[in-house]
Amino acid sequence: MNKQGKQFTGSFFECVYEVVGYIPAGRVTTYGAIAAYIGTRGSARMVGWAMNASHTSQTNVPAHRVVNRCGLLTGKYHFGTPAMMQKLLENEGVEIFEDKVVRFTELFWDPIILKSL
DNA sequence: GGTGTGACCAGCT
DNA sequence: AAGCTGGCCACAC
Repeated sequence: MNKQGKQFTGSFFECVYEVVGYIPAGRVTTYGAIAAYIGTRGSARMVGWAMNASHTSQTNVPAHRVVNRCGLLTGKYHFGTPAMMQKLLENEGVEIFEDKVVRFTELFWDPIILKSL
């Protein structure tokens, strides 16, 4: 849900893109968190798929801030170069070790807080 | 218009 | 305890 209570049913991807866009620099989130925020907890796979679509989509989405539940950069191979995702995160101050987000629990940013606003 | 797929998650064996 | 399978729903062919 966004301002004006726009329905996401029209474009599920667009919803994901916007949520991902709200992720502060230096923070990361998970597919499940985004899916849960949207309301489709069990559809976490589609969130990742939306990321894949975002790659080809004209919309610029910081997909590098989205990692899996374990904090692993699962989709790094979809950035063209595996090091790209890590590089982007490190550029934002997110330390990566062994393709994993260091202090993931601390850097984890849950979009659910948007509902609290 | 049906089937397949997809960067996941959680539950069951 | 760890591995695997199922499920979930939207988009492309």
